[in-house]
Amino acid sequence: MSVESQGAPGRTPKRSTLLDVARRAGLSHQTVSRYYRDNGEGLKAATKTRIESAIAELDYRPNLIARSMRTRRTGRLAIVLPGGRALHPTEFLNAAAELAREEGFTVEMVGYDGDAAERLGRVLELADWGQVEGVLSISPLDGVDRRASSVPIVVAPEYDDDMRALRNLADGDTAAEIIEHLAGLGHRTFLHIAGDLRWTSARNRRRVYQETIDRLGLTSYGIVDGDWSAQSGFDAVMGLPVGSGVTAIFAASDQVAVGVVRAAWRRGWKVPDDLSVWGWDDQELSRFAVPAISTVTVDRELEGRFAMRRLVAAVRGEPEPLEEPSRKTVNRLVDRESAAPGPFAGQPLPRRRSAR
Amino acid sequence: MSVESQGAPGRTPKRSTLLDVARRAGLSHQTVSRYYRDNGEGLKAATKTRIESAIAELDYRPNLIARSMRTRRTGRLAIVLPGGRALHPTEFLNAAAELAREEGFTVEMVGYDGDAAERLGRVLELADWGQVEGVLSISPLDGVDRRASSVPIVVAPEYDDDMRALRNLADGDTAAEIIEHLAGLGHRTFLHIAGDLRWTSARNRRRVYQETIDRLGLTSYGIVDGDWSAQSGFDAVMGLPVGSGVTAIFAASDQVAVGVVRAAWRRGWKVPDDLSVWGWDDQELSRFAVPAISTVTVDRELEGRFAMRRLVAAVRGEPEPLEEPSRKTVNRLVDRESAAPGPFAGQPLPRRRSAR
DNA sequence: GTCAACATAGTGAACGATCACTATTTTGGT
DNA sequence: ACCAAAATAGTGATCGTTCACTATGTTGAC
Repeated sequence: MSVESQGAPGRTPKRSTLLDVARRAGLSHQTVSRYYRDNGEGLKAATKTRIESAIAELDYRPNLIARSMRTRRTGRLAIVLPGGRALHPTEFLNAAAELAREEGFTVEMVGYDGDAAERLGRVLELADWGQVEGVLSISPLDGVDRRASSVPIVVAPEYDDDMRALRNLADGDTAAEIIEHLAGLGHRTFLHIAGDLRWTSARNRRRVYQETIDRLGLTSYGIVDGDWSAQSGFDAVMGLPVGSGVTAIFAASDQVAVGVVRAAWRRGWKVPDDLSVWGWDDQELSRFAVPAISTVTVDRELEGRFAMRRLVAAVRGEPEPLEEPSRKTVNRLVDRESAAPGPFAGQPLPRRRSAR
Repeated sequence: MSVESQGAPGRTPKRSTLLDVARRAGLSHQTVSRYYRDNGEGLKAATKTRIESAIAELDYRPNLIARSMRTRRTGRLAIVLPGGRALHPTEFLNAAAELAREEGFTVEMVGYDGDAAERLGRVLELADWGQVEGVLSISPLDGVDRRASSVPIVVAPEYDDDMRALRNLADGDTAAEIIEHLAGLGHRTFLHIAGDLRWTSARNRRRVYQETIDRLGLTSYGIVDGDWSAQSGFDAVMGLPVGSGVTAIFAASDQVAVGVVRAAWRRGWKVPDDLSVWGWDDQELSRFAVPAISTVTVDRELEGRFAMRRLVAAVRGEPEPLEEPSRKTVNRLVDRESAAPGPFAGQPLPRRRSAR
């Protein structure tokens, strides 16, 4: 680690101000202000040039704090980091921060500590103090009345339950595809190990899992509620009674899937020969695991950009942006080594349940 | 995802100001200002009470922007996110942000895009505009003259080469311990797969690897420069000629180690029977890999707090803080399943080279 | 040449806090 | 009671912008 402490004691570079620029250019401060506001529009070319050279000579940079004070806009958004066992989405963060910057905002980081309530308190405080114009939360803000906030709050990359029709189905489609694919491979009895159910995505995958099982007339041995961790996958499989009949497991994440694979190995079950496992996230590690985990690719950069885009739109009072590329192109099944034909390979699916 | 756009059009809650509070309490604005400055010290108890109830009645919160403008202090620090293949240290970020908050700072997030130069430009810009009082970079800022910055810049969790005597040795100690341990197990011919050498830690582990090999009179088949990725570990091992004699590999990270294990499997070598592998980071996934990766535990929260503590100290002009707990307690070898006795098990080490 | 309409530039007052002073009240020793 | 010193409180200026006006200069149609 290294420190470069500049700013020798007493160093006071005396930054020049708008007024200095105006004086130097022989104009009024307001004219210079206009130069920044309209980017030079509405100024005579000569005036503009004078201003520009004055700026250059004085190495002037506007004082953004003063501007904020007058305009009552801070241009700052807050982003609430996830805690706990969730993914560590640096790509997501980078992409979100980058979009914010492109749109002229800066991003403030709010750390996680304590439970959701405490964390949210911190966020609302920030908002109430007028420090930020909007909040993007990467962890669920469960049980929170976001309406109490004075600024827009976006929770990402998850979707609200009530927005299901809009976007959730896409995510759901992928979950359904996994089950369909495994069923097509000849599996009939499944287990789902869910993620932390405070996350909408965990609830969603869980729900679609059950729906798909029902729709195709398959058997679910059960659903184990986990927390996205490898440990939770490991525990779930270690707790499986012999003779459960489960031949395929849909894990909520790659992390969980790796735990599953290890537990299977401990119990003497071969993956994928005795047990097929499907994950979600396409982490690099799971690609190099033995066996490599079959999973779902996810474009975290896209998600990050999109989440931030929505926040920016909300802050500006613009209508909600449409999803960028279709979700379909983002979530893609990738079949590697942890899934193989099951005991009913080649046989047709059981008759689908008729809708009543 | 969900949006709650509050702030119905035209809503102007009219936040109350310090002056409002003063009027309501029947005092001067300066007295109220003092209340905040000294936290009530130096005020008569009655005065303090009057102020407090006025604040409560008006739901007053100081305008931090106005305060910043007057004091010329922003209370903001920037943190530059890592890009590329480095670890995704959410714990690090959270801990750093939390410490900053405890110390009264807010943290601004600067996304990564483009190369180091571009990224650094962005940081210096922030600093020059007087927006932030210090910068913490999680990725290396190679080739950068930090002295050109007008604010302190800390690069973490790495150490500068010239600070080696202070802290690097601890990290180095751990790397040496790994080699010593493997040698004690009966290994004599090693391979090191380094991390991205722009990171000081990668350079450091690489150097200590070589030094330890020399010191103990062992044989290094070579060093492969990687980029922290599993792919780099995989490629290194796939490229190893038969009969290289390598029986133990020191991988710069768990990520790399997993790639190594997979490549070994592909080549028909058993880990740890034919090849011992040691990683670094103690990621959850590598604990559940088969075989579980022997590795080094790292306390990322501690690192995050410490890095931020150093920045805060630098910003305040205080002396450099001492390392919190000793590094020794932080980096600890944890032996799992990927290392086993080698071909010379039980035999004494070759005679150490004498120093000339 | 006149005058309205438009294009440019200028003036002074905010924004909401803190700073550097000055003014007033309390305190306590005699 | 008195008065200096200490403890409290108040006054006015100021930080660097932008806002809402007002003022001046430039056109072009008649």
